[in-house]
Parts: sequence; structure tokens; C-alpha cells
Amino acid sequence: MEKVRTRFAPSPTGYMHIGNLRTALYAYLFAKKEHGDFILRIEDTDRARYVDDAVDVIKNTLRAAGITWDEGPDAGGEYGPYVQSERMAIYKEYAEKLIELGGAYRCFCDADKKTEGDFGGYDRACRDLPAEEVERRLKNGDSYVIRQKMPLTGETTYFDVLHGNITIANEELEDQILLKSDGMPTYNFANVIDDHLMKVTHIIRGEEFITSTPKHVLLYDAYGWEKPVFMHLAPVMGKAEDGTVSKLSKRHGATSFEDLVNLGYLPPAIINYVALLGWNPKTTNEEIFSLEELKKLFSAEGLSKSPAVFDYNKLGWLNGEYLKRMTDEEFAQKARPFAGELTDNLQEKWLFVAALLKTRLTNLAQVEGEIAFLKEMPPFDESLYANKRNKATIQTAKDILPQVIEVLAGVSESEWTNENLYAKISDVIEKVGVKKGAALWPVRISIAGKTVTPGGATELLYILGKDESLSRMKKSLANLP
RNA sequence: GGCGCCUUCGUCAAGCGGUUAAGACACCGCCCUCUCACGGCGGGUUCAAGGGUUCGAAUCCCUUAGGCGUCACCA
Repeated sequence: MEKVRTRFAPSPTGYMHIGNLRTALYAYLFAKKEHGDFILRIEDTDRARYVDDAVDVIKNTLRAAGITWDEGPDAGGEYGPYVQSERMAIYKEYAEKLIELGGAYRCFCDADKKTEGDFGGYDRACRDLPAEEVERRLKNGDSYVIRQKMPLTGETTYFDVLHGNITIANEELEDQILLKSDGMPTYNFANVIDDHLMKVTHIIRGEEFITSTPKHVLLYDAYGWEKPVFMHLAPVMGKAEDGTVSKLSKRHGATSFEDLVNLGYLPPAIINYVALLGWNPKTTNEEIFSLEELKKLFSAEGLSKSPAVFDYNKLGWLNGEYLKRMTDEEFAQKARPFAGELTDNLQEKWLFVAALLKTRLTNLAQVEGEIAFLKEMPPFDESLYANKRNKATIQTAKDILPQVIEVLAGVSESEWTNENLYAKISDVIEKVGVKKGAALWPVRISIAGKTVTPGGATELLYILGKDESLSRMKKSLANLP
């Protein structure tokens, strides 16, 4: 069997949309599952839309995601160049050849007036221009485009792995432009020439190309080339605040790989989630997969035909799972850049703090907010002292806090550890004869100023250190009515 | 508008003529617990509608509706 070769052919528009990333991932996984080649090709034939550095964004994103290309920019390969703007001579040659084969013709119509007629589409005015006329205008230096000569009757059918046979009546197809007047090919021409020349066996791309594929098929046929296998993927959708669903775009928030990374989602988690958005392994209920595992598991059978809505909730859950599986050290290191400026104390105990944070996050961007109260005591309402379950009230706080303060004041700096603090406060609890929570609740409130914190009272005391802890407790106590 | 594609819980989804219609996220309860989280246990909610075919339909066929895509010298 011939070697499987797939390609990812983005146009450099400036950022890597999640939907594009998924297409790249699937094409990559499909090739790797079959031990084939994955090619990166840059489709930059629209010079009006060209964006500087966009190619770097694509390459960097792919690399960060772990998707490597066997051929393409930076990787070389025997079918290059892999940037379409560098292949103009090739397109020109094949376009001329197609004219000879009777599958295309030169059109001298003005760019702006050709789309007339209520039915839309080009009126084929130049389709049967006499040879002498063509000759004359060429000599005259008139600018022209090359159009595909579509069959006027009949229908074209092709097979799509996901959708089965797809048939379109030829009369629906207009004589589309293959080569623009600036000599650049259009997508519909270049992708056929390149895919054939680069020996691409499976074309995996978005569903938006489903209706233009018959035009490509006609091209393959005109040249007498073997057709690749087509797989058109359903789009990734986004849910707007008003509940409406539409193709994922900027208005749905962070939708590029880069955005998500900046929000503290880990690349392996993003890849994992994106892989599951429109694909299901079927043979297992497991949902956490590394890229390596995906390479073994991937199969076109698991691809979904219907659109999938991007769900931040589930991404967050998956990311949280990845976070939890890290060692404390690894997590501490990854979380650090998201922590903002740290106090010396926090800096010193960062590993301890990070361990507390690890199971409580769905993305790293939450780190800063989670630890803000440790940097600075937030103002709070004394009603927070009241907690039914722990039988804590403002009054019990007033009774217990002074005793805890007194005991803790006697703990030396070197004994200021989570375990010791817990033991000391337990003594007070025993002496006073209250429930643990009745004492620990007010302590935690008095030094944190909030009811929900990463870590319990003694852990927070430890992190804050003796001076800061005592100072916060005293101040909070003084604020009590 | 023409043409094309799609339609199972709120979301991701399994299912390929006979199932109590999996599982996951989210949500709700309980347990654990120095708060929350983690972990454990349990719960509710789904086959777009209408016609067929069949002993039997989420699964096959048709119609309708809705969503999406495409009709560029954009990809």
C-alpha cells in the first residue's frame, strides 16, 4: 500500500484558531497512525491578506502543541517549495497545460464587471473566444485570468470518508478562476496542483470545502490524475452569552491556541481536549490522552459528522486533571509566572502554597486571584465569622481568638509549622471544650478575610508567618463590635 | 434564493433493527473534612417533528422544521 501522506495547509492570517489547530491535529494523527508523512504547506496566495509573522505563529503553535511536520518550511522535503507564493512558475505551467487539454481558457473580462447577472456567477463571455482574438489581446498586453471550463451538463460525484458520496450538478459550478491576473493561483487551483505534486493521499480539511470539492475533482480528472481520499470535518462552534451557537470565533472569547496558553491552559491539555471535540476513541471511555496515545488510537471512524460546541467547562476540567497529575514541584514552577509579584514570605514558601493550589484550579490564570489575600489582608464583614455547621458566631470568635493569640504568641519562629500550630490550637480547643471547627473557623476568617481559602487555618498561619498572622488576628479581633 | 452538509441529555458523546439509550463535563444531594478543593457514593435531564418499512426503530426510507456551509481575481 502506498504511504499515507496528509497535509495541513493554513493561510497565514495571523493566529492559530482552535478549529484550524484541530484540523492540523487530525491530519497529523491520521498520518502518524498509519506511519505516514505529515506535511505543512503555507497557502499565501492572497497577497492582500498577508500578515507578517503569521507563518511564525503557525509554526510556533504547531511546535508548542507537539505537532511536528515531516516536510514543509524549516523541514525541507523533496516536493518543495512548501510555500505557495514560491511556486508560481509551477502553477503557470499547469494552467497553460490545462488550456491545451481543453479544461481551461483565458478570460479578459474586467475584474469588477464580470459578476453580473441575477443568478450570480461569471457569464462565460470569454469561454469560446476565437483563437485569433485571444492571440490579438495577448499581443496587446491585455491582462487576463485563466478560468476552469466546467462541463455544462451532467453531475460530479466524489467519495468522502465521513459523508459518503457527494454529488453536485455541474450546472451549479461556475467557470471559476484558476490563475489570477497577478499570476497567483486561487485556492481551488493551487491545492489540487500541490496535493498532486506533493503526493498527498488524504485530504483532511474543513467542511466549508465540501461544495467546492467537485471543482477539484474535475481538475484531477482533466489532468488524468489519481484522486486523493477526502475527509471533510464538521466545524467547531462557540456558544455566545445569549446562548446562540455559531462557528467559533473571536467573539466567543479566547479561541486561539495562544490565548488559551496565556490563560494558563497547558498545551497537552488543550490538545487532548481539542482531539475530543469531534472525535471519540470508541474503544474506551478514557478521556485523558497524551499525544503519543492519540497517535496510536486515532481512527477516522471516530470522527463526528456534526458540529461540536467548544466547552470551557470541560476544557477546565481536563486542564485541572493535568494540573493534579503534576508533582508539586512541577506545578509550583508552572504556576509561578501566573502568581504576580510575591512577598518574600510567599516566595520562600511557594512550594507549600502551590501544593495547596494544585487541586483547586482549572487554569493557571486563577493563581493570582487565589493568593491575593495572602499578599494583603482584604477588608471583610464580621458576619463571616458566623457559620452554622461549625457553631461559630461573632461571639464565639470574640471568646476564642484572644486565647489562640495568646498561645500562638508563645510559639517560636522555628516551631511555626503547620503540624505544631495544629497541635497548639488543639490544646486550646480541648481546654475550652468546643468543636474543632468552632475554633479554627474564626481563626481562618480572622487571617484570611474570606470564607473559602486554599488550605485550612493552620496552613494559612504557617504561610503568613508568625508576625503577619498575629498582626492580622489582633487587628481583626479589634474590629469586632 | 439555488445547491450541499448536519440533527441522541445544557455540552462532548457511545449506539450501527431487539439495550433499563453507555460514559464524561456541568448541575444537585450525601460521605470525608480545620473552609473550599481533592477523593468516594448517589441523583435528575436526551433520540427535532410527522409519516412510512418492520413482529420490533435512536438505528432504514420519505417529508417538514431548524442549524451550518457554499455560490470571490479569500482560503
